Amino acid sequence: MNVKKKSILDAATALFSRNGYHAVGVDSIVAKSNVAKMTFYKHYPSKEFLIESVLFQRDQDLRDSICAAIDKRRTPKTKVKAIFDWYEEWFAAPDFHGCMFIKATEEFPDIGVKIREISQNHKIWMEGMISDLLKEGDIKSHTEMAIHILIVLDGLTVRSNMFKSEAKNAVRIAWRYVNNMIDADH
Amino acid sequence: MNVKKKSILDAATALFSRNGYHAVGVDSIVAKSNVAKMTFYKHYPSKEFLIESVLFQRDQDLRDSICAAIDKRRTPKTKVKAIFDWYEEWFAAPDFHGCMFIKATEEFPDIGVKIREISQNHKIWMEGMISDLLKEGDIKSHTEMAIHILIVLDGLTVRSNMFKSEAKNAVRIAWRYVNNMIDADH
DNA sequence: ATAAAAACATACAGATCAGTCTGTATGCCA
DNA sequence: TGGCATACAGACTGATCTGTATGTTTTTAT
Repeated sequence: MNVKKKSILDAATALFSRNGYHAVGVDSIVAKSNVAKMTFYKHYPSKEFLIESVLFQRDQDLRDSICAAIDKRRTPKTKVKAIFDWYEEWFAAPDFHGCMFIKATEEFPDIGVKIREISQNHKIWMEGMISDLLKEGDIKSHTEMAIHILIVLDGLTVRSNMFKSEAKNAVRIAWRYVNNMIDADH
Repeated sequence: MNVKKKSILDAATALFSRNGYHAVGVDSIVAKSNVAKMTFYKHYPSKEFLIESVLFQRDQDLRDSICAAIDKRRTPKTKVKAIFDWYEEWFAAPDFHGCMFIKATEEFPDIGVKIREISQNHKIWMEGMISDLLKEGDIKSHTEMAIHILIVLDGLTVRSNMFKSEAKNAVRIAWRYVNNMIDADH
């Protein structure tokens, strides 16, 4: 990708992630990315298109990062545990301000909007990926359990954004119950 | 409360709940509540103060509503189940667009802001209320389990906002696992 | 009935919003 | 060296933002 275009995308990702989508103006993105305004509008014809691009890229990055974390473990259950570890590390990052897809869904209520669709697709991918892991671990109701685990992960994300200092403890508690749940299904 | 003031509060609650806080302007609140702009600023000296008032009132209303639902049941576990039922009914409402406190936390990242504080207090109350119910039901680790249940409830809320048509199914799945978790602790 | 209080409509200030336009400078390639 | 694409800075448009000012009408209480 063009170096200027990438610079805009990175600046927008950081600003949107922290402040939300409506609260961030194009001018501040232009300023942060050290780019002329016309250059911005050449690469991204509208703010909405930029938001879609940011979410699309974020989805790609998260898939890569989570898959890399999973691939380091061998058994299905330790792979699921790796996801919780990944989230714990994410929560501890200084630039953590919640999930960009949840934020997008909260800020754009109109159904059928592409911004929501991209967000939904990310969650659907997460759900399928977890379901596959559970299936590999011989969990009978892997589909439903994957839904529940994703609910727990999103609940953890919201809570860690609200009570940042307690994120580590919350992940520990949640994983203990999820671990018991997995064991009880065998 | 003054009838005009209440009208403003109700209109603001509906608009903020659906569209978020930054996306809603004072003019649209004034229009929806059929009030003059000066009347608005007499009762609420700033938009930020209005948001705080909306969240404070919402907290009060939710506590009353959830407590009323709990009081209809007798045993501790059916009381916890009543909370899940309450959420399921909430998700099915046509004006459901997610949790106003989660939305506020996503849109106002600066720590120490009163808007965040009110949101945190609501979640702390929920946690304590659930913990008390579990303690009454002789759950040993009632404090930690309450945290986990609140995580599940917030995860359900986020998911139901994203996939509205699947809310009922998600609540059913989540309650089944929570029910097992409670039984396993005895 | 009359005076005080509240709410009215509307215009305005100053800032910021998304997006456009102009004209200039820089780098690359032939 | 000449031609061209890209990016530059910054002014500008029209709309919208929060909040204020002004003068009139309606409600309320004595």
